[in-house]
Amino acid sequence: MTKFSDLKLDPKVLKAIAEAGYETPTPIQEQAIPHALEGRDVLGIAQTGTGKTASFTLPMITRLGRGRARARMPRSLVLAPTRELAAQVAENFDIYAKYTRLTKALLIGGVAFGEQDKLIDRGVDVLIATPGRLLDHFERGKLLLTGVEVMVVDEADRMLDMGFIPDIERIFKLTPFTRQTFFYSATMPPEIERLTNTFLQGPARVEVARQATASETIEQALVEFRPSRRDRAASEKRRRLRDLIEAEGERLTNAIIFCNRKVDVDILAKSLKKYKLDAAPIHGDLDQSLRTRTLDRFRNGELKFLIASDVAARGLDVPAVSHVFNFDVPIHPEDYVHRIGRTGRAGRDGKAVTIAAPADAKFVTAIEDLLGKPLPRAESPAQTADAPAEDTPTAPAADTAAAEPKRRRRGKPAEAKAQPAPESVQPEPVKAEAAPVPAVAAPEPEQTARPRAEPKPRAQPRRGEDKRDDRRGQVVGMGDHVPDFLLREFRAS
DNA sequence: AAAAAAC
Repeated sequence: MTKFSDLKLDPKVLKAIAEAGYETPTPIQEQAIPHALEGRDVLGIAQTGTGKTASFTLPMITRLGRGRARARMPRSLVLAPTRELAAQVAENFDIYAKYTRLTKALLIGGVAFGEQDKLIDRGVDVLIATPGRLLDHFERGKLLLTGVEVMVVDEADRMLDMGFIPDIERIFKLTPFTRQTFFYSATMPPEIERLTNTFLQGPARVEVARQATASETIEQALVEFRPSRRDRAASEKRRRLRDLIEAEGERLTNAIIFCNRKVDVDILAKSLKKYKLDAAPIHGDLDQSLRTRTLDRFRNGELKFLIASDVAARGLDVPAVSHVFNFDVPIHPEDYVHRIGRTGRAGRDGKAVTIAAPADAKFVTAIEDLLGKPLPRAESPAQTADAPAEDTPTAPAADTAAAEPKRRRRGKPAEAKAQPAPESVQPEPVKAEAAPVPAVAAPEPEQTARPRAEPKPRAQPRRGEDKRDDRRGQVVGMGDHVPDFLLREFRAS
């Protein structure tokens, strides 16, 4: 079995790897690093959690080891789709570049320019950025990309989803064609294929075996939710969630609760707080410093419930999450896999509970098609219908507000505080903990022709055409293990 | 049925 020490990495990098406690590279690291060290372009088809980040960070540091940065001319560039992912790459870089003298700057939005400018002026070896902020710096004339020797595009298909491809293309054109390029995508839709054909030169194609199902260590359950009345749906659903949380008891140490919409993230977070649950929201409309602080608190165990949009669905390294709840069924089945992949990591047990209303049926079907097996239905605790006592007609306006957030002005999620107090009064006898009913259908053979969920001819290739689980069963090398440095606070520096 | 990202 290959060890890191067998790879021709810089001894300083090897030392940092050893110190971090790693010995064995993951498959993508093992395959990509030798090509990378030979100077070849690398096209990596891999998901987060496969050890992807180190597969480019380690050779990049090795390659940059000699030589030094000049003012405003970074020697390498890493592009990531979200601020949090960029920050994570920066953390990775710090740990593996520990014994080198390489410098870096994290260029993400939502943060003041001053500090970023200072670093660029001084000269950095590695720039880690989200596309928008990088171009912003460039347009302000603060940055020259003609010195870029290594460029990395991470999560390209997600960039596509987010409309970043024109930016990426532009950035490519600003860098010298002699650069070495590392390009990662979980899937290869045509637009991404075109990009790689244009900007990569004879790349080594490195593909990590895709995983069909969600990690075996994740217990999944589907809770069917049927509101007693349409105008009560929202508050009843929140109540159902609280019941489910309660039913988990001690087993639940912390959880990420996903909603499909930002407004609903805010509303749910407020509601849970009102019920004395330790909850805080995270989504893209919140101030970046708050996002960072909230995530840090959650990672440090100071926050029990993270209420999140899909900004937190992918790539985020959060150690030891015992539970994931889908307050809303994700519209795209691959998001389901990403969301529940936040739990059951590094071989730990995890549970993922999804609340599905009747109208969610088609999304549930799509998820089951993608997984290739049905989601176990959970026996729900305290039936909402049995408890007509809640929502007294005294507070009709309040609940309607919460139920129809879309009609409201956004940004001011104040509706939530209008949430009915009555709910809190009666702690329903929550009995019968969720007992997952075994799936009816026989488990399908994993790798046989999988019925693809998506209606094939899509106007635009979007999302993962073949998004699979990003958590594999067994973990090798830097796979899923979350090193300590990820627990530290990060900031743009 | 959404989210994300630049000011």
